[in-house]
Amino acid sequence: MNDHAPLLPPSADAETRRAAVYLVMSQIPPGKVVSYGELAAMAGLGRAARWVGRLMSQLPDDTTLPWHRVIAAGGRLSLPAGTAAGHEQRVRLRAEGLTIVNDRVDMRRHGWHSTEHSG
DNA sequence: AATGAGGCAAAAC
DNA sequence: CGTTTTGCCTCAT
Repeated sequence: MNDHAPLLPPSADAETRRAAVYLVMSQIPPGKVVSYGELAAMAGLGRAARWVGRLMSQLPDDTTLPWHRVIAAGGRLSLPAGTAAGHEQRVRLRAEGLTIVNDRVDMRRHGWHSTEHSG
């Protein structure tokens, strides 16, 4: 149907958009994950999926945002386990009860937009 | 059906 | 304008 139009106008200050991303990110419930594209669209950034990823990279180490709940589309973990962030992401996600298999998680089960119609 | 790998395009700083 | 991005999608096995 209609695409998720940008909630924020392009005139919004960069800081405002950033806040939108942080806000949506903080809204991600535990045990669930969202893709960069979804997060970007939710924040009103449109298709700035990649930009969202970079934004996380800029996040401070003491950030309280659940950046580890943000993964690639389809529930794929883009962060390699060889990296500190990648390793921590897996550790945190597993701590939430997620089942990571082959760097992938069941988006239909842990995805924020879970199609969990059976419970 | 699921997994692995590569190529392509958009948005923002 | 040039650089950068933790991507998304499609194809092949």
